[in-house]
Amino acid sequence: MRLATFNINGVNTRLANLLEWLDEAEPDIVCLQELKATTEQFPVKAIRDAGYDAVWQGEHRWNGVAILSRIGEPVVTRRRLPGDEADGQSRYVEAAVGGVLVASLYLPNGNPQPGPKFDYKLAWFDRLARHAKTLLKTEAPVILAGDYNVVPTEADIYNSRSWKKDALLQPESRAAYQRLLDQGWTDAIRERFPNDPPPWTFWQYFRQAWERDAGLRIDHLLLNPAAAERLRDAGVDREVRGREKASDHAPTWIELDL
DNA sequence: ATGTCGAGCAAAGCTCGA
Repeated sequence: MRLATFNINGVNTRLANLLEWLDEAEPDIVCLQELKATTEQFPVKAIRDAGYDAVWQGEHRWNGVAILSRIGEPVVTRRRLPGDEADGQSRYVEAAVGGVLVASLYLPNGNPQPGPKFDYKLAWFDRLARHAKTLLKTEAPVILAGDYNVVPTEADIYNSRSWKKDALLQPESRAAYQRLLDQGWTDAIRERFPNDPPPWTFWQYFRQAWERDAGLRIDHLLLNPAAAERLRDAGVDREVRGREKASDHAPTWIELDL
């Protein structure tokens, strides 16, 4: 089974890019983030025509997450992250499909920091950790996939000099991510590239970041032990980032032997 | 400190978020 996460940065704006990649990569399950579409605006017909069932949680203007599957309809288990009833942002959807439990998550960016947005990021991280703990020991494979908006270590960025004040690199953000790993989750890309520099997953639009390969690794797939023992391969479809009207992220994927 | 991109609002450029 191949499962990918892809911050599409506008599912309607980049629908052609998404369909092209689905056609050539043929992932079985896809977690999308930053739909930037309401629930009604989600292009369900085009995605069905491409051979995928989908569940999604939209929002006006920002955020929005989805799970696509070509191996059976995803059965939604959650449409929001527990822990804050007042949080109306669409950043989490979770479903059972093809014998695995998968979450598509879009962790808050947190800039500018310090400030209320950074506080929200850290609070969201806490909620995620609490929920993740309840999922870790699930007998079936569990995959928490998405845009975590965290550069885990100095090895996960081309050069951190101009990013020192960014929320993605703050010690608090990194510690929160590490706490998740310490529960027993496996970072699939890091597992696949233990010694070499890992592939980047995001290149900002500014300052010719793509042309300079000035990338960051912020899209992650975390595996519970049942999923980790079935991990066969992992990677990034980086060429997708170089295309016309591309998202600023590239699809990041794993292959599981189920 | 800067930079790019796209959408909403409302009628063109500003604002926001990333």
